[in-house]
Amino acid sequence: MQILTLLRERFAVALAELIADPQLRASSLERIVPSREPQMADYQANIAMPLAKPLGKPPLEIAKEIVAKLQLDDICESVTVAGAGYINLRLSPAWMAAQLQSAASDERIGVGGTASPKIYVIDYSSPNVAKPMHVGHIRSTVIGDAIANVLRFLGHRVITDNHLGDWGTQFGMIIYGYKHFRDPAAYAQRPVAELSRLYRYVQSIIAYEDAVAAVPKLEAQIVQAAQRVDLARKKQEAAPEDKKASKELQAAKNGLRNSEDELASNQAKIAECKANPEFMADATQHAGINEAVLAETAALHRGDKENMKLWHEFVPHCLDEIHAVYQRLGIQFDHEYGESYYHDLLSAVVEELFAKSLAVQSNGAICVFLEGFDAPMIVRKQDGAYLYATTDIATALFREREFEPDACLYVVDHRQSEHFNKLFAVLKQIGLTHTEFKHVSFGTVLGTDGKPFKTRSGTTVGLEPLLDEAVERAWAVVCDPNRLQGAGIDMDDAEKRHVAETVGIGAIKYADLSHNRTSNYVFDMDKMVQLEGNTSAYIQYSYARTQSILRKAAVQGWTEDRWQSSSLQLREPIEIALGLQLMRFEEALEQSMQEYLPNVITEYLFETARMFSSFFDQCPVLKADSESVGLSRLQLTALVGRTLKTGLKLLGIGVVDRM
RNA sequence: GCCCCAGUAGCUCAGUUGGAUAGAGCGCGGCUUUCCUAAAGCUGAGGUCACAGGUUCGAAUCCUGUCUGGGGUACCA
Repeated sequence: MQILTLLRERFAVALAELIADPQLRASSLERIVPSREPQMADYQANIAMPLAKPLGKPPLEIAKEIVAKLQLDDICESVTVAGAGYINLRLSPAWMAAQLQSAASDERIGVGGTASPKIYVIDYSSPNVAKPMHVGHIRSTVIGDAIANVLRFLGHRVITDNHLGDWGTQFGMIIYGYKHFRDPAAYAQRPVAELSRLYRYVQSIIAYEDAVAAVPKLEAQIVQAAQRVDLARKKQEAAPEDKKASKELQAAKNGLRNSEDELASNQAKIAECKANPEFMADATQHAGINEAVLAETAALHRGDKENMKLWHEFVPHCLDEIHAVYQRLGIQFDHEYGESYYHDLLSAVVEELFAKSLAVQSNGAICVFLEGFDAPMIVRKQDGAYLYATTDIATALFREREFEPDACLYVVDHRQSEHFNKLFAVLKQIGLTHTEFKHVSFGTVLGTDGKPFKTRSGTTVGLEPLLDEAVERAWAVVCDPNRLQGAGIDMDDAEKRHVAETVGIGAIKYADLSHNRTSNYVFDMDKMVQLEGNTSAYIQYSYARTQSILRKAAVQGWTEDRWQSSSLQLREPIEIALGLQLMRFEEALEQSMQEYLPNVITEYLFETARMFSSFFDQCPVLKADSESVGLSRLQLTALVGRTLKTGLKLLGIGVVDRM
């Protein structure tokens, strides 16, 4: 149900006689919006005020003229002019009831879908397969999945592709680790655990070497910074009133402190390593490990027999592990062309860029220089190796041939926005101008300390233990025996497990989706498994209550066929408000996809659940004053349930019939 | 240095692309269970929308400048 579309059609007829300029008419129609002031209106048209100048009349007069020409008798209960010239529309409850009734008998609860279906390719999740998945992967995965679901539901063709990092430097680390540090028994028993141990171990040696190498540089930096502070202080003392001098002094002090902090943390890291003689023995023996790792990676990319064999051995293990996580999250992809899939295409891509004179040689690397960017996009390194950027170009070209998309969405961390800006500029130059490329960026996942989660800092939370913890906490709250008894619910263990899993996983997904994706997001386990407030549990709980009413209704003889064939009526204010909210489901979905913001949907669902709770309190269903009122409310209840369930499902979150 | 993003209630965040008196959740105070799940509902306190100018019928939203924080910035992904 697209109320806005309908209203705009009616307004278009009225405005046609008043406004000659078609552009002005179009912009006026866009000023018809859902009202922010529910006491005043359901929808409002803020048309008259900006027309005052072009039409040379006072806004109130214009508003009245528009209202006089409007034909809205069937839809609206009242159309009034207020304030500076707002046209306020109040929908007619009878009309709303009729619309809801037809939504109730519709499989898609009245969501008609888009008039202009498009083909979307959505690139999301995209973890590095050899590293254990961690909390940082959840945003891309969950947001991308939600966007894919919603676009599909709205009638678009959606192709999802998990662009796995299965070809990068991390494989050099694992191969090197496997050759020198492996524990055959552990590998035989749990290959992925052993591989990730090797990955972390090699990385820790690299980190140690980096720290050692950084010390002299930092010491030099500190000397310089101290000089800068002295200089700035003298300047500031000479001119205490000079704001710039004070600022410079402050900046110099900060610089010095940063360098000192960094040196201290490096030294702490080194000391920690030195306290471990076994580690030091390996570190000494494998000095220069970074170069050795790069050599292993390069050998793999050259097709070295041994390394290829290992790669083919490792990858399936890694994929099994990742797929287990996806299965638990309920997420599937149409395709999983990893980076390795494009490897053989890369040299041709670079040659083509070169042939078209788009790419040039610079400092031994092959680069595409772009207007508006300081640094070029490097597509081949000095040493001849290809990069992320090269693969991305090859991937875009492949998708273009394979799927002919109207739009490609990349659901990736905002820190890569410059990379994507460059990529899209290159793609445009290559000639992919008819496809819309969009970086659906999202804020960094931060720890409670406000710093980004890092794969290199051994403290990273693995994704699986995280899910386990959420489920465990959900169990403790939802399956508390006292609570269940109070609610009159008798559950066996299997059902409890299912409920805890649904609520726990839902909590993690919802916490992520309910934030505006563009802002940074503090991952706080304590908060997200709070099962009250704006959380998935609150909505799931509301759904369970709708189902509970429907179950009890059937027991007292109000079966589905009876309330389905009864007439739906909106009488009480809360019923009308709830009815309007239900009619706006499609509006919320459409709006959410305007800028691909899933939090628009979480807000809608939360608001719907809240309204249902009010309705639940104020309007008895099973004990309504009359049977016709009861049956009508039962229809409304069922529609609430279906809307909540559908909405959550689009977000990748499940429901249970009782909890 | 340059570029990008953010700054809204004690805390965590929304704010429908410029609309009317800026909203939720948590926390804090009060009220409501003979009634369909009280994980609920109702209600109160709490704000210089970082700061200063500007644009216009109208600004948290757009422009300019300043402050604060985060990110990026030639061979990582």
